[in-house]
Amino acid sequence: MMSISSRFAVGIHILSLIEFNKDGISSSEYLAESVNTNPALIRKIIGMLKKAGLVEVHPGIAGTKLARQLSDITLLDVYKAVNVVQKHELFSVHENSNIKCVVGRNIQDTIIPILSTAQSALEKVLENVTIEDIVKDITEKENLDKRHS
Amino acid sequence: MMSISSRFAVGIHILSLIEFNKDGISSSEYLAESVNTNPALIRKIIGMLKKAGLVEVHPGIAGTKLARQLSDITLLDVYKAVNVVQKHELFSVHENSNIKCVVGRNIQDTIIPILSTAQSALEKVLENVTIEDIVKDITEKENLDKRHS
DNA sequence: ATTACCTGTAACCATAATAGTTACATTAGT
DNA sequence: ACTAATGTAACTATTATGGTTACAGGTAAT
Repeated sequence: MMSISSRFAVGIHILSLIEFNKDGISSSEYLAESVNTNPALIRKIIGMLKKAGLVEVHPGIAGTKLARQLSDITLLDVYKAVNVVQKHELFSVHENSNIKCVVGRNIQDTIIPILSTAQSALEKVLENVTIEDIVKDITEKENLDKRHS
Repeated sequence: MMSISSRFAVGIHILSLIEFNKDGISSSEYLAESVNTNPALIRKIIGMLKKAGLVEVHPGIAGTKLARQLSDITLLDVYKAVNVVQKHELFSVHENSNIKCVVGRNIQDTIIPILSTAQSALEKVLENVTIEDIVKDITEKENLDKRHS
């Protein structure tokens, strides 16, 4: 029973936290404390986000900053950045099935487009949510909690 | 870079082949030859399909038969049957993030519903395709190929 | 320039899932 | 009884994940 790597969720966490901490310095240690993991692991993920052009970070200089507007970073951007799923290959399909059999020689061509459509449907949902939405939602939840305490 | 187990694709292959071979006996060895793998692996997957009520198969008796109408087996049924993804857990989310941090104490509640929506979008696509559709598509592709040869 | 600090990575580890395989107990039909 | 098929347990190799240590290399402050 597989699942998509938590690198994706952690990536969203990191980007959101950088925004909340925009007046401070978001070092890998600072971020790691919030995610509750190792700074080295955070740096690995930040490296991926950097490669995708989502953040700015420089060796020797403490802190990571967002490279784009909050509203211009979608969850799909993050999802692609952290390499959790390969394009059109969320579903793996057995290869080398027997071409002497009607099903064997046609099954791949038949199901791959369907599986691809399913994957696209998932990705479209992620494309319609930005880090700005996440930040706003966290803020709302936070205000709600305060009112109740 | 993970991907959903090919058990799903193989499950679809098996069910389709049982239909194409409905006048014959679909033993695990016969099915394995088309999938190009081991009969024991096929029996494992058939065991899952059986548990989900999609096929009928009995120890000691050769062959597996469909337990439902072709049009009454969706790809979502197969997907659920072969246990490739856990309900609401296609995406894994890091737990134990730091509750002393605004983001840490809200991130899960914020992103889990979104990820769940994305997963549902994927599953809805699978729900709208039946084994009958697959069988028809294979038949069409097959006829097309014959015309061209 | 030395120090202190941070990023970037290589290397390594434990764990878990996948796909495959062997072997065998169990069951049914002849 | 014999044959043949299913149902499973057990084991393997491979791979991804998440975590960790260690350290090279860059930057800034003193």
